[in-house]
Amino acid sequence: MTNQRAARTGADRRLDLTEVLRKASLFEGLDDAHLLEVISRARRRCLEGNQTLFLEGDKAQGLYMVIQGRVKVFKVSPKGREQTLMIMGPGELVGEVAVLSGEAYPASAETLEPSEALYIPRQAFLDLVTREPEVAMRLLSALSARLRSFASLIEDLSLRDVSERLAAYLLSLASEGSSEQTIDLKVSKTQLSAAVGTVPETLSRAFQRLSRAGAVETSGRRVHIKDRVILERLARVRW
Amino acid sequence: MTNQRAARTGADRRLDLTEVLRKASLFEGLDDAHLLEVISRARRRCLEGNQTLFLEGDKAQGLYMVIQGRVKVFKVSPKGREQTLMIMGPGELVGEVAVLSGEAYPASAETLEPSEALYIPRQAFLDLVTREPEVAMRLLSALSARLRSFASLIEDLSLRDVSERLAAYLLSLASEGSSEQTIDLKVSKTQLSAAVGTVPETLSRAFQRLSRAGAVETSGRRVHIKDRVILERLARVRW
DNA sequence: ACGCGCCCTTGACCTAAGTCAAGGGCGTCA
DNA sequence: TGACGCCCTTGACTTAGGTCAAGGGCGCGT
Repeated sequence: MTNQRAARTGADRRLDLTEVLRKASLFEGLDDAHLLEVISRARRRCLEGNQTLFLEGDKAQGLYMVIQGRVKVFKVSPKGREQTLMIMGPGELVGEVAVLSGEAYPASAETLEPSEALYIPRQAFLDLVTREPEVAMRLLSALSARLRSFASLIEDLSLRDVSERLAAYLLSLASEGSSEQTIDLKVSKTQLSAAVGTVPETLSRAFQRLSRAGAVETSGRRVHIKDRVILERLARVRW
Repeated sequence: MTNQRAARTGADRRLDLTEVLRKASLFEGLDDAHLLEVISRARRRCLEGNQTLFLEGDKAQGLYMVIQGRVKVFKVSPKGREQTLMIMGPGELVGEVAVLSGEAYPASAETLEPSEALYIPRQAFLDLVTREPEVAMRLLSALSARLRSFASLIEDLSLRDVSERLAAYLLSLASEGSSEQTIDLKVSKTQLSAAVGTVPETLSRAFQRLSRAGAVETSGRRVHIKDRVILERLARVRW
């Protein structure tokens, strides 16, 4: 696997746009007329892997909705270390915070793999949100969910060690593709290390500890959960 | 200073409620009729210092708007360490994320000093937001601002050391009460340590470093900025 | 005025985790 | 098929910072 640099041909990812948008929770229930207006004012963009959408500090002219692929949003330290804030998939918005508060992007964004996104200019988005209370409400709940996940990342970074964070992260992946014993990380371990707030070396040792404890077995990007109870204990889940 | 436990008499903080609400950015521009309806469905609460508003995991029945005083929102580790997520003052909301997403509170909240708050039941708030697009928009920008500050806390915890965080924190306080050379922490250093994500001992040493570098001088809760340029360098501000 | 308690500070210690360096597996491309 | 490059892992080292323990200042209440 990989495709880190090589863009696939555009052919195999020409999804039906309206279809994707209709399923995006933000637009759920929105009538076709509005949907089409958004589309008409937006622009579809094909992106290769590792392509930058915007950099922290750029003035926000618009935002993106991911159509296909995955986009990470991250901060970089002066020394070059990265902390991933979130990884967004199809139907999710990137950069809307900057658009809503009318300031610069608070973080950088780049694709993790060849992707496709809808670029929505600032004003088109603001018009939509202003005119459609239903969209505004959905946006409110999307932002709430994100605040929730940021809060738990803050908690993790401040109060839990790396193994605990990793265990918790694996459990959250496991509950998405629920009742699966084997989960697919979907990103390189280097990326994963940035997401749990550490470096590859430390992540590697954290995996060792989980393995030795009998909680998981790893092979490449696949992680097999051998004993969920142990894993939960290592994550210090509080019931 | 202090009043950690002792509640002052209610007398000196009977502010005019509508006055405070009208100034709260959330309600700015809202007509009196709506304002009064909110007030009629809400309940004013007097709170002593160190009083719990709600605990992480509690089911969210409503939210609070701070009228007077300060409220901290925080997470606690199993071992008892605390990480403060934010400190809210007059006009700001606490607990609205839980109300909007309809789940439990993602963190705990308690007063830092004797305070007063308006308790707004879940449904009253949802009605208001649904019916008043203007309120919804203001809420969106409030949540955006909060996401921004959470993002920068994540960055701090992951990528910067304690002295850098402290220096940055002091600078942000200094810019609020702008062009002041001397700033008032307004909280105990123990509270401050929880806000910058560390423990009192480490905070104390961080202050030492800033002092020895000639950036600040401290005396109790007052911090005098001796050399802003040095302080900015220690905070690794990127221009 | 005195003493208690809380907060803050300091010192000594220890552990988690970041850094540096090297080696191995594996896929890709020539 | 062979070699280069990237990712991952492992080992040795270093350091930031959390923990434990003790002492001092200061406000508060008696």
